[in-house]
Amino acid sequence: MNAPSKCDYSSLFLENQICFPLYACSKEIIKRYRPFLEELGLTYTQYLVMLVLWEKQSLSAKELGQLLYLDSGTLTPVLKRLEEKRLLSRRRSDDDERNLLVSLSEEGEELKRRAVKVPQGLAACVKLEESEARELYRLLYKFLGAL
Amino acid sequence: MNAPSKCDYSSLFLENQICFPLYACSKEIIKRYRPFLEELGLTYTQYLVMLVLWEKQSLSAKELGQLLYLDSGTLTPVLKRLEEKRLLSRRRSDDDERNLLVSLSEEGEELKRRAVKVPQGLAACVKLEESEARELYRLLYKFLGAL
DNA sequence: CATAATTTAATTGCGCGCAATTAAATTTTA
DNA sequence: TAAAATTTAATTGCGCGCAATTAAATTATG
Repeated sequence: MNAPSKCDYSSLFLENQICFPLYACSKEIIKRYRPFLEELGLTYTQYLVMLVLWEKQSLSAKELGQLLYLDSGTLTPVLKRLEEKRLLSRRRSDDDERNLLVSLSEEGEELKRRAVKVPQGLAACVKLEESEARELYRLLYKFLGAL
Repeated sequence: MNAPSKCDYSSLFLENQICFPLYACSKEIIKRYRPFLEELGLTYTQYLVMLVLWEKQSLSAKELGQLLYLDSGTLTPVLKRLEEKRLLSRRRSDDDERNLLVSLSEEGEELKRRAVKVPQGLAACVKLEESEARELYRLLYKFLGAL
């Protein structure tokens, strides 16, 4: 008869934590973006902000934060840096002075043309079948919705 | 006849970047860990280091970095903080003074018992079917290997 | 064997990422 | 409408995360 071990610690194996491959994948793929983003003079987070602005031209800091899962503690300095680079403008809303309105600038719009090379370059790095990439994508968004 | 638009920017939609749900999921799940890890007095990264030590008891900083995808710039201060908390010890290898040997301490081993509550608590947060979680897990590790 | 190349951690500098707090504007409530 | 509650950004403080550099130990090479 086998005496049962005092306690089962298998749940503590690194390999059994779903969080870890998420964390590692996220960091590794961001690392792959870096060389392409450097050509644009952007960090990854700055790039995310620009992606939103290229789609929407203008929105409030609050909306931007909700879309990107970022709070003002992160966004405020990021937006200031992008404003220094002349890629966007920040001004208070007329209707409600609490709201900060973030708007794409001319130079920001121009950067969009150069930015199309970023997803192109990444596609070449990522060796995952189209069907699998799609499934991964679906599961990640489902997971995100479930959190 | 439709004149083609000057340029196709659809690859720049936030929703078309596989990186974004990875980045967002990773951050959101780490946020779910926080309350459980606070009870142990650990950050998420410190928890990852402890997970490895609970499995291996002792290994070099280099091996630890390879397992967790972290470089010395990140690890050195993390290991120093964990040593301050008495959860591990750091000493140079006798064979090769370049190597830093990181070893689980008594107190570190004791923390393991309390830590089993972390994955338990998380499991309750994560509403994803077992089969889907497994598939997500598989794809993430495949992705990680392909990078 | 001496020197060059490599390996390994530590250090430095900068940009997040986020909890907690603060401050200002607006909305709700009494 | 005056005071309380809420909403929104900004600020503060700390811990990563990583590129680049430095320093020390070891290994390879001439």
